[in-house]
Amino acid sequence: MSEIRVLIVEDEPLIAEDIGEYLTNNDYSVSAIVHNLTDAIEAMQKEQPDIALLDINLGDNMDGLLIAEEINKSYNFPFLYLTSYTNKSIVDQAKYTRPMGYIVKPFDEGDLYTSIEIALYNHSQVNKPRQFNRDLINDKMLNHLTEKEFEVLNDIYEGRTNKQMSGKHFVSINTIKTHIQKIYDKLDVHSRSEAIAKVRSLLT
Amino acid sequence: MSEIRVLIVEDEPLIAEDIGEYLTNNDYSVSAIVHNLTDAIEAMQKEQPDIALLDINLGDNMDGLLIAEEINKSYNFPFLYLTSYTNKSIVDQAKYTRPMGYIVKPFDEGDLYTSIEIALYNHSQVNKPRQFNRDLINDKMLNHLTEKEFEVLNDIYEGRTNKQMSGKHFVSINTIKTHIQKIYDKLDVHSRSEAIAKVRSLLT
DNA sequence: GTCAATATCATACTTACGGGTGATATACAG
DNA sequence: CTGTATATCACCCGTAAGTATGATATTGAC
Repeated sequence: MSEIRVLIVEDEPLIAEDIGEYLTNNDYSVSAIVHNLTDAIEAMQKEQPDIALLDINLGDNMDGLLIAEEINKSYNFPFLYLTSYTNKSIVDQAKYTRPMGYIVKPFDEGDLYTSIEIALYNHSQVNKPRQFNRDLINDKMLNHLTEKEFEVLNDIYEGRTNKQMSGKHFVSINTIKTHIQKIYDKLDVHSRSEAIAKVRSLLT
Repeated sequence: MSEIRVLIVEDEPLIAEDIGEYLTNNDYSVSAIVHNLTDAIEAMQKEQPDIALLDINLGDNMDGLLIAEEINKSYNFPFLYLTSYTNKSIVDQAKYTRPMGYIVKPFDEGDLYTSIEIALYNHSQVNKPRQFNRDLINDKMLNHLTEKEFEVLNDIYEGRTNKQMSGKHFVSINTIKTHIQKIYDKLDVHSRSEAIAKVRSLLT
């Protein structure tokens, strides 16, 4: 029961129903099935889905792209295009809306399942804040940071003062200063903000 | 002539050739066609491709996943899986390697084209360093930063000292201090490192 | 058992930063 | 023309941060 809520935007009711049925058979939950732009906007607002499947072509125009823009502007969930267009100009327009996938009709359940799973996982990873990982930083340096030094560096990164750190780690403020000195030595910097900039460059 | 260099890893030579032919017919360039793990590692090292197409199943084992791990560890280009597996456990394993797509066999040229284009574009966007944009920051604040204030904030973010800024902007160090005071007011912080942390949170 | 690495703390000094207050000049909007 | 926003600068003060040097205790490797 993953209960992933999927919004289906597809102007062909039959296809939409088909997709919906497949989804519910596979532990997904259908947030809504809508057939046009305005209903899609409303559905997103009312109940934010975890992912959307967008037909690019709704009626006569390519409203799917507009829905995508709206998602990018105001929401933060991934979406996939479902369409039969594969020509260069449409794909080009579509890719600039940054879909997590583009499923070409006709597609089968396997296509749908894999695309949804990967889209959800990648989205969760991309939106995960870049973590402040010790190994990641140490790998790029000659003189490795010790565990304590790393903690202090992290506190600096978070904007804490020496006094705050001293309280947090139950050690003297002098000890904090000593740690900071060694950190500066190893990073070859001379101030907090320089250290932070350095860390940022190492994490890139 | 986009000259995107594609690495093809596929143990069926006929399919591999097929894919290669399609790619060259569509303005892609084939970096290499290899049929197993070791050749893939070598090919990546020798000539880093812009994107890779990986068959998960190479010979008897799922070496495609190992190649993906290698890409994630040592390289920085996107990859797509090409496979006929759609069962839950394989897809699950696969998604944790963070492919930019998963193309289920049999697939056609359209699937390939759209997936590659979207993978490349999304990859370029994800790896684009988050830029320090004034509007982006101002949009999230009540008291907007002026142009000068923004420049100073950026310098702080880059780790510069007041003296350095004073020299860079040809103004007195006192002026810099005044700007910093107003910045701190508007951001509701009391130190450089706090300001940087705040900016980071606003940019998220 | 000794050496190296780490973590802890201290003292003392210098400099950079943060905060308060006030002043002047310019530009632009109403 | 008058107020508001912006940019510029000055002076002063206190504190936080950075630098230097040295000391002690613990741990784990050789």
